Order: sequence, then structure tokens, then C-alpha cells
Amino acid sequence: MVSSVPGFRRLPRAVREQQMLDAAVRVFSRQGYHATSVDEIAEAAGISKPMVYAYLGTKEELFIACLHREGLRLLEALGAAARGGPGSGTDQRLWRGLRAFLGFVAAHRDGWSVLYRQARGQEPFAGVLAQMRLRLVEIVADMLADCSGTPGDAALAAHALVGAAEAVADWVVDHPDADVDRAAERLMATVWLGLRAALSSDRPEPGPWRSDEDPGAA
Amino acid sequence: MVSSVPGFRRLPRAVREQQMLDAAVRVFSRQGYHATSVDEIAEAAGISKPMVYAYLGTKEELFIACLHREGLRLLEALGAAARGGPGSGTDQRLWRGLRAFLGFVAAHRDGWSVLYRQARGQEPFAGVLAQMRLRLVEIVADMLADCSGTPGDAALAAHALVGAAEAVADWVVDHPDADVDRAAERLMATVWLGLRAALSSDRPEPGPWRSDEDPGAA
Amino acid sequence: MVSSVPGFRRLPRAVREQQMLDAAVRVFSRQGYHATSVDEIAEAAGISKPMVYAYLGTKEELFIACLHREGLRLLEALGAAARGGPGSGTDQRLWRGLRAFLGFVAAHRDGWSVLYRQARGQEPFAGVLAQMRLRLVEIVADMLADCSGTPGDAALAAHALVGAAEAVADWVVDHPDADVDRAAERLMATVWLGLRAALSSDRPEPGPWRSDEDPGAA
Amino acid sequence: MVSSVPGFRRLPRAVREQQMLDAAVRVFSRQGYHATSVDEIAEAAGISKPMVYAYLGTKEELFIACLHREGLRLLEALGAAARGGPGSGTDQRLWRGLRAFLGFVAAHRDGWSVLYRQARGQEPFAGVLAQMRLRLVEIVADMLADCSGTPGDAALAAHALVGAAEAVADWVVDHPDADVDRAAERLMATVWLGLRAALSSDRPEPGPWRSDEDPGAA
DNA sequence: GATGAATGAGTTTTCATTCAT
DNA sequence: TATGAATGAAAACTCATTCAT
Repeated sequence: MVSSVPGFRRLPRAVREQQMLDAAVRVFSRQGYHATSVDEIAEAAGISKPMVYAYLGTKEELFIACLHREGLRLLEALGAAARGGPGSGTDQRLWRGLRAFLGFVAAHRDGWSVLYRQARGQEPFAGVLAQMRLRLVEIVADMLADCSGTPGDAALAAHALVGAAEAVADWVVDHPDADVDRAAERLMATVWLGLRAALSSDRPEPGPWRSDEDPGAA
Repeated sequence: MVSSVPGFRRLPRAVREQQMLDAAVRVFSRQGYHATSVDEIAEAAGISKPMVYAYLGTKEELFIACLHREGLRLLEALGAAARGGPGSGTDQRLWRGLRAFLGFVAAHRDGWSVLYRQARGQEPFAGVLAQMRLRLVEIVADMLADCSGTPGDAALAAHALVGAAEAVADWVVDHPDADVDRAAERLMATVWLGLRAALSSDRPEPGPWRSDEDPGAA
Repeated sequence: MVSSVPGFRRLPRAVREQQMLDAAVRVFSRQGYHATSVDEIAEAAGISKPMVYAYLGTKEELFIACLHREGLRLLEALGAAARGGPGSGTDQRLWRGLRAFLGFVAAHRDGWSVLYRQARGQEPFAGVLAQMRLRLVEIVADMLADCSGTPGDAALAAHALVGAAEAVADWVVDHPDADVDRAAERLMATVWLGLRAALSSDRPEPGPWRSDEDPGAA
Repeated sequence: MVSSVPGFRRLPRAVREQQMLDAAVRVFSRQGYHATSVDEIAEAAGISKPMVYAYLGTKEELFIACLHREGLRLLEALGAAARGGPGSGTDQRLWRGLRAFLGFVAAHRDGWSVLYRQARGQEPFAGVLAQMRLRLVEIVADMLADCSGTPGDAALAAHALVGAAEAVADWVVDHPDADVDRAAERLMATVWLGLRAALSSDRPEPGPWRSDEDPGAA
């Protein structure tokens, strides 16, 4: 078939691997890990099944490779945005990070699906993902730590912040026509005031919402 | 054997169904949907496989039944807490809802795992879950709507808020010894100030974090 | 449910058995032996599964019971028609038998399906059916034997005749609007002349169709 | 082991498919469709079960493949015999066709069983078989049509004729020692006179067997 | 007599994975 | 390098059949 085209097949290994990963991310994101057979990935990559095994190992390893590639890309985009750029106040770095995060997700829907929708629930991928997510949280926590407050509080706030960002990202993925920047700004607005206040004072006065009773957990 | 004990084996259908759902939620939450065989669930429930099929249908239907049961429990706990209780300000209702939510998750770790870690990524469960999650978001959005602001903003804020709460819930599930109430309070503190400000003014001044350049998405 | 209607349930055994057989023949004929579950038969008969087992034994025995009942009905109809009636020439008895046969099949489509379409291929039913079919062939062979000719020839002719009749019966079952009597007459016309000629002379002259070569079997 | 013999294992697909079909026809014919497991066929073919699925699809598709192969063989043998050969009178072609038919059945007992004993009663095979049987009937009807008579009568006569031939074929399969040619001749003798008479005259006089009464169908 | 509850045993089907060429 | 051929292992699902009430 295509093999008659000279110089088309017989690509160097590194290129082939990227092709495979591209195909794998695409197929995994659309069908899910378990609903995807190695045959399908091989077909999507335009090669034969044994090649997949030769290059990227078992299906599980292949998926983890996808996870790593996509995760690193995300972390890099985020790190770069948070580091560089005009202004270095906590708010400004946070804001750039948030925009970068949502922008990346909007531009890499497949990768996002693989990372967050597929990997989250299934071991051993959940573990791998958790690692990377922790790096994310750390980056955010570091930003917030600059702003003072106890480290523990910063960590929890970072968790909450990342969770909120992920929820908005999920929403963005499901609404391709939405205005990502506006969503980012809304989120920032929602969160920043409280964050600053909560983190700046060591021991904030109890919120007015507390009415001192104990509802008891269900 | 034990079969002479009346009412031990040969239980009525309703009872058996609950036993099965209990077992299923337990096993699914620990092993994940795909890594769990119907045999295992049957064994965990102390009955034979055909009973599972007879009473609750296919593995997929069984999982959806779990989803529904756990989801309804969560929504009920949440609704009850948000409705009743001292004080009816937006902040107070939000606070009670949040505590109820985290409290419920802490008390039903298995259900939470099934609902959020398993179902989220895999169709057709993701669809079912999305429905229920939407109800959750609506409840929260309604609370915020009281607080004025445009409906669209309230919706997005509700998304972010639910996302943050879920992230904290996830964290709580993974840290069984954590102080749930304290986590709830931190989250509330982080979020409330910004929420109130963001929602009360129709068109808030642009955040100070904006420095008008365009970073460009990834 | 209906059990509150006095005198409705609790039928004598013989009646119940007929009801079950009716239901069984109906369902078997529509769905086939293997595609039919005992549950379905029980439901069609309006009773519970254990009753089926209590009254008519295993599924296999149940099917054989159907086979017997329908087969005997057919043989009786046929025998009666062949015996009684105006005229006792071989042709007249054959004609009456044929009409009775086709008439019976047209009036008992379900039974015919069970007998011939289901049972024919599957042991151990094929054996049971073969027995009954043999009785049929014998009846026909006896008619023909009257007409002289060697017994062996009569037997083979009877086989062929029964086969032809069955094919027409099959055709009749699949064409509910067809004129059964006309079909019977056509068949009789097709067959009778040759039969009489073939059977009356002990050693008929070789047919004109023979051109003495040997094609050899495929 | 034997694996050093080249070309022994690892056969090309086409060869394997024929092996499978051979095995399948053999086993299906002896045990029946439902009593046969795919495992058994794989074993009989000397390969593993997944190969069967990979090459020939589901059990149902496999059976249909058998049906097609055997049916086409039969039709070809029949067509060839009917076409070529000395003499082209209706009787001579009929005679050659009949001999070819019975000869084929005697030489391919397994195929015959699969085709006619198994497929006849069970959907969806019955449908497939009906198609092929129709082709058979058409071939015969065409022969008879040459001989004049109305088309409708020829069709019915063809049905009857095919039915008679099938019955004799069935009898031949069950009597391996029988003289096939003699059976063919008997059948031809039985049928030809009547056929010629019935078809040549447009409206034959009513048979002498009719005595105008109505027996009434059971 | 009648039935809901229960299961042992079996079947089809799929898939990740590996040889041999 | 690259692939068609091949399979071990396991899972979902069904059903005839039997208890215990």
C-alpha cells in the first residue's frame, strides 16, 4: 500500500514513538482505556501490533507513557507561565498560571481527557496521576506561600484552588465554544479576595457564617 | 448445616438487593469497575452470581444502581443540611451545605470513590454522574443566586465552588485522620469573601492582577 | 392476583397438562427449542416454573411430550381419512389421506413447526420423530402395496410421496393464503400417473430419459 | 518438536479457513448446532478457539459460512449436471439433475446434514437455507417450464419434486449401503409420467380419485 | 398444590501478548 | 525492521434445575 512510497516508512524510532503516542492519546481519550484495544491503537498509528509492544511495551506501560507526556507538557506550560511574564505579585503569577492552565486544556482536550477522566479512577494510573497532580499543587502552594500564612493552610488552599481550576477546565472541555479567558477571570475574581484575606492573617476571625452548633455529619 | 436457621438463607428480595449493592459499592470502590468481576461481587455479597443478574441486571446496570443509590444519599444529605438549620443567609446555608458534604464523604468513603473516581471517566457512567452533579451545581447556584449577581456568573462560580469542594473531599478521603470541620472552614474562608464581592457587584472592576498583555495559550 | 377468583386456579392435573402443552407447542414453534427457556413456557402457560417440572418433567421430556401429542393427532387425522370415506381404490384413499394431511397441517401450523422444523435436526428428538414418520410412511406404503408392485418399491415410493407431501405442507405453512385443496390436487395429479404405472408392472421398461452412460457422482 | 518442520504450523489464512470449515461441517453435522461448542470445532480443526473467531467470526457466522460453502457446492454440482450431458429433453435433464443431486448427497453426507437437518428449523439459518433452496426450486422449475404448462403449476410441481428428492436423499443418507442410482431411477419413474401429463395439458381433467365430497380438515 | 429464592455448570466472546518468518 | 499467525486466560452472561416455604 503506502509502503511503495519511498522514504515514507522506516522512520526513526523516536518519530515512530511520537506517532504512536499521538494515536494512543487520541484513541484513549475518545474510547477510554478499557474500551480501547491495542489493535485499535496500532491501526490508528498505522503500524502493526507487535511494533507497539516493541516500542512502548504493554498496554499499561503505553498508557503511562501517554500520561507522562501529557502531564509533563501541562506542567511545563504552567511552570513557564507562572515564572515568566510581567509582574511578579502572587496575584499576577496566579493569574498567568490559571490562564495558561485553562488555555492548555482548551488546546489539548484529548490529553486532558486521558489525564483526568481516564487515569483518575483506575489504578495504577491514579497513582501516577496523583504524583503529577501533587507537583501541580506544590507549584500553586509555593505561589501562595509567598503571600505568607501557615504552610498547612496554603497547602489546603492550593488543593481547593486546583480543584476549582480543574472543575472549570472540565467545564471548558465540555463547552468548546466558551470564552476561556472570561472563565479564568471569573474564577480568579471568585477566589482571590478570600485567598488573600485568608492567607495574610495568621489566625483570621471566625467567619460570620458560623453559628455555633454542631450539625453532625450524616 | 446452618440452613435449619430460619430466615438466614432465603432472604426476601429487597434485603438481598441491598446486600448486593452494599457489596458492590465496597468492591467497586476498592478495585475499580473494570478490575472487578461480577463473581467477586457475588462472593462479597455472600450469594451466587446468577442472583446478581436476576435482581440487578448486567454489570453495567449494577454499577448504575450503585451510582444512583449513593448519589441520592449524597444529594439528600446535602439538601437537608442546606435547607434546615439556624440562620438562612447565603453564607450560612453554604457553610452548612459544605459541612454536610464533606461530612458525608468522610462517612461514606466507598460511595464517594464509586461516584467520583470510577464513574467520572467511563461512559456511560460519566453521563449518569453528570446528571447528578448538575443537580448539585444547581443547588449551589440557587444559594448563590439569592446573593444577587447575574445567573451566568453564579453558575460558573457554582461550578468552581463544587470543584473546590470535590478536591477537598478527595483530599479528605485520602487523609482519613484529617479534621474535616477545619478543612471545611478553611475552604469557606478562602472562597466566601471573593464570592460575595464577585456576585454582589454587577460588573466588578477588573482585578489588579491583569496586566494587559496576551500570553497566548500553550 | 387471579388466585382470588374462586374456581379458577386449582385445575385438575389433566387440564393443566394440556394447558402447558398448548403453551409449549406455541412457544416452541415460534422460537425454536433452544431459544425457548422454561421460564417462557411457564409464563405462557400462566403458572410457575416448578409446576412445569412437576407435571411434565425436564425441558427435553416436555418437548417430547409435545412431539407425541402433535404426532399422534396427525397420525389419527390421517388414518381416519384414509380409512373412511367414499371409494376404496388406492387412488381415492391416497387422495383422502393427502387432503387430510395438508388440511391438518394448515390447521395446526404450530404443531407442524414443532414436529418437522424443530425436531428434525436435533437429537434425541429426531429419533422420536423418525419413529412417527416411519408409521406415516408405512401407512402410505400399505396403500400403495394394495396396488401391487414389489414391497421395496412401494416403500421407496412411499418415502418419496411423503417427502413431496411434506414439501408441499411446508409451502402451505409459509403461504397461509394458499388454496390447500388445489395444492393437494396438483400434487396428486403430478404423482398418481407415475405411481400407478411404476407400481403396477413388476419390471417397468427403462425410462426414455436414460441415455446409457455413467456420469459418475460428484 | 514438530515446529521445526516448515510450513506445518503457521499456515496461511486461506488454508486454515478451509480446515476450520471442514471441521465445523463435520462436527456440526454429527452433534447439531447447539450441542456443538466452538471449543470442539477448534479442537477438531487442530487450532485454538480465538483463531476461529478471528477468521470466521461468531459461531453463528461460522455456521452460515458452512451453509454457504456446502450449498454452493451442491448447487454447482446440480447445475453442471443439468446443463451438460447427452440429450437435452426435459426428462433427460431432470434425470441427470436427480442423479447428480443424490450422488452429491451420498458423497457429502456431512454437508447434507448441516444443510438440511440442522439449518432447516433454526432461525436465522432457515432463512439462509430457504434462499438457496429457492434457487434449487427455480432450477427445477425452469426445467419443467420448458415442458409447458402454466408457471404456477410448474412451481408447485417443482416444490413437490424437490421435496420428494430430499426425502429420498434423507433416506439415502440413513442407508449408506443403498443403491443410489436405483433409488434415483425409482423416483424418476414414479414422478415423470404424472409430471409430463400434468404439465403438458393446460387444464387436465379432474382426477378419477375425486369423489365430490368434503372431508373437512381435522 | 404452588412458588420465590437460589445455584452449578457451561458457553460465547474478547484481548493482551508472543512467536516464527 | 516488521508482521501475520497463534493462543492462554479470563469475563460476562444464561439457563435448566432444585430447595424451602
